[in-house]
Amino acid sequence: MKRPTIADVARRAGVSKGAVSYALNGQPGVSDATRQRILAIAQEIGFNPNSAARALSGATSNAVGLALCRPARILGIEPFFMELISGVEAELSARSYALTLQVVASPEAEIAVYRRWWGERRVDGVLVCDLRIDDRRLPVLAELRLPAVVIGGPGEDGGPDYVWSDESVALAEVLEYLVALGHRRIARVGGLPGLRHTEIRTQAFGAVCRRLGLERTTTVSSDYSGEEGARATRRLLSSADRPTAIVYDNDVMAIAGLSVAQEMGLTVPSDVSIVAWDDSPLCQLVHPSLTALSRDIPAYGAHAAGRLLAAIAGQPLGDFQDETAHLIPRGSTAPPRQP
Amino acid sequence: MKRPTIADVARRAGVSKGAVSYALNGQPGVSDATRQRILAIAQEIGFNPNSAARALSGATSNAVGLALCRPARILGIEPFFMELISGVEAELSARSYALTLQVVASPEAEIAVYRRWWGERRVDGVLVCDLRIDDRRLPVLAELRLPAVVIGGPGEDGGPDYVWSDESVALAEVLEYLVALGHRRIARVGGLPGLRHTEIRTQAFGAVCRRLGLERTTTVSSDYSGEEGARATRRLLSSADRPTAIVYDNDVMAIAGLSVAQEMGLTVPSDVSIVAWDDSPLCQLVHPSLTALSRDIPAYGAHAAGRLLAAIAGQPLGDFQDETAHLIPRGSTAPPRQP
DNA sequence: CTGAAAGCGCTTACAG
DNA sequence: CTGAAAGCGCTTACAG
Repeated sequence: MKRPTIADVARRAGVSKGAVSYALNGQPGVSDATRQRILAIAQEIGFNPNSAARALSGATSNAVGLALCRPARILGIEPFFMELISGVEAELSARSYALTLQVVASPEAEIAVYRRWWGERRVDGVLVCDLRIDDRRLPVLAELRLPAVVIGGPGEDGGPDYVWSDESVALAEVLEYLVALGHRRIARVGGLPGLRHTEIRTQAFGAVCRRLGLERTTTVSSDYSGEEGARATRRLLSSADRPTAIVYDNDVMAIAGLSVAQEMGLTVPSDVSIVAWDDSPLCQLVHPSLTALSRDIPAYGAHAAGRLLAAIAGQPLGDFQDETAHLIPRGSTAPPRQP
Repeated sequence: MKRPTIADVARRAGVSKGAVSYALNGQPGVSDATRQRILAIAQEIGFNPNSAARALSGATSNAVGLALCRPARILGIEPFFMELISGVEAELSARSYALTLQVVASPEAEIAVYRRWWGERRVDGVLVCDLRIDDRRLPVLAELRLPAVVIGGPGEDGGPDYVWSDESVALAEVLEYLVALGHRRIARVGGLPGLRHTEIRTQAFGAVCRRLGLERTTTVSSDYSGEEGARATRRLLSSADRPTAIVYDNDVMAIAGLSVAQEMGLTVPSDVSIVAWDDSPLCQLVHPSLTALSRDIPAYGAHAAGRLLAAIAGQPLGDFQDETAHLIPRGSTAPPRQP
């Protein structure tokens, strides 16, 4: 089957290729009647402009890149990324943009991917996840002048646009709720150290605990995996002065923690309360269901994608503070059992 | 920053653009010494061939498409897809291919995406998931002559290549194991009806149960979601003659089922045994950990991607039967409690 | 083994 | 408002 080209449309419409191009792209230069006729013919013969030819003529590639730097086993189990991608996709496909996805093994590999994408003109811009302290990717993107939107922040001035959500406020809501229930010894199982939002949460955790006058405020670091979450939980629950409530940086670790508590003969929530950050359907699959910090992840992705398209069009919209996660109390939190 | 082009490389090497192209693509037509020199210069100035120009010159687009037709909430929670994508990615990036991902709402939308990709020359081939009975996508792909590999099978003659795994044998292993433990009333919570592999499992379930002389063999249909899995489990466990073992078509439903059993005051595994199809890390996060049918999903994806690249190169390798899932017994299965 | 040239299918100034 | 033409950066026959 031969693909129809712009020349086929032009021939059938009795106009030049240039006119077809103008009509298709909504440019001035053709009369309204001609435009309608051309559009109808293009539709009729199923014409889609060759994306390579388009990109080569200096237009955009109509693709956006997303490089993910997490091991497969963590990517698979974290509902966050798939939900984010779904949202990104929804926005992109509404604007006829494609998403080019690449899983990379290290930040260096990710930078190499950006350079290659840029050299190949594969993508018009990129979405950046998992921002680190002093992130080396940002200077490279700036050097290449590759439009970018960072998911997670807040950002500094002069960099790319950020789409972010206030982690500190969300964490404060959790801690105030636990304190209101009567908890005084609260621990946190944090995500991968070195990630920007992990550090923000760690700082906020300390600050809010001090403000609320809490005695014991341990943060144990992990890597977001269930195994690490389980290990951290085991350590916390084995200590002499064990916490009565634990906050986890993601839902996978919270579920692992719940399982460890049960395995150690503790009852959730009366012996230990559990709160999960990120509320995927997983939280409602377990028994008891998990109290969680919830927010609309697909929408978060869609906002980031929308901002990126604006940046690509040369009209960066500036940073965007997305909805703050809100606490959804479920069966895994309750007042601590009186000693 | 100006992107280096093939002309820049040619100038610095003192050869024609054609020679550079031959050198870069491993074609004959340049001496070995010249080739080495050209390669070194390309490397040095960070040259990456413009993918649009390449695609336009009749070469390939060096991209492969994957359209996913599942709601966001199911995509997010099913570790299967992310693991599959990781494997696909690993194979593609080793061969410098990009993955273009699109989430679609319906099979019709998916067909439209294929037509558009083909018209735009966006991708050189596609990976097809979730095959249905009388799948309408296949004739369209054949009509467009768009190379394709179907993930899941087995396939019929004359179609695209399939990469598949023997579901019947895996299911037989599960049922024989449960029967050996002493179970006689075994139920199954199946996946989305209409999907090819769901139907294969349903037929196999009936056949194996007959062969083993089992009395009660109920299959309840669902949609792979935790909610549906929970609902189906509640119905099964409320029946007068409730099953002593339940096999679930994915791990998410199995976890939901475990939670329902606990909520109904039943003990797993002594009151009811649970087996999950697909063994993601989730299965080991819950308590008791789930007995599961395990196989290497990233490898499955990698095999499919490798076959697709072969098909794109015009050398389809034929159907490929991947590893059969094997049973990993864990804490969720045991002999039924004596009545 | 190498160079000059056509051509892929668009977009976009430039004339009319 | 429309047409003819150059040009994007490659690949690939075709001469030498």
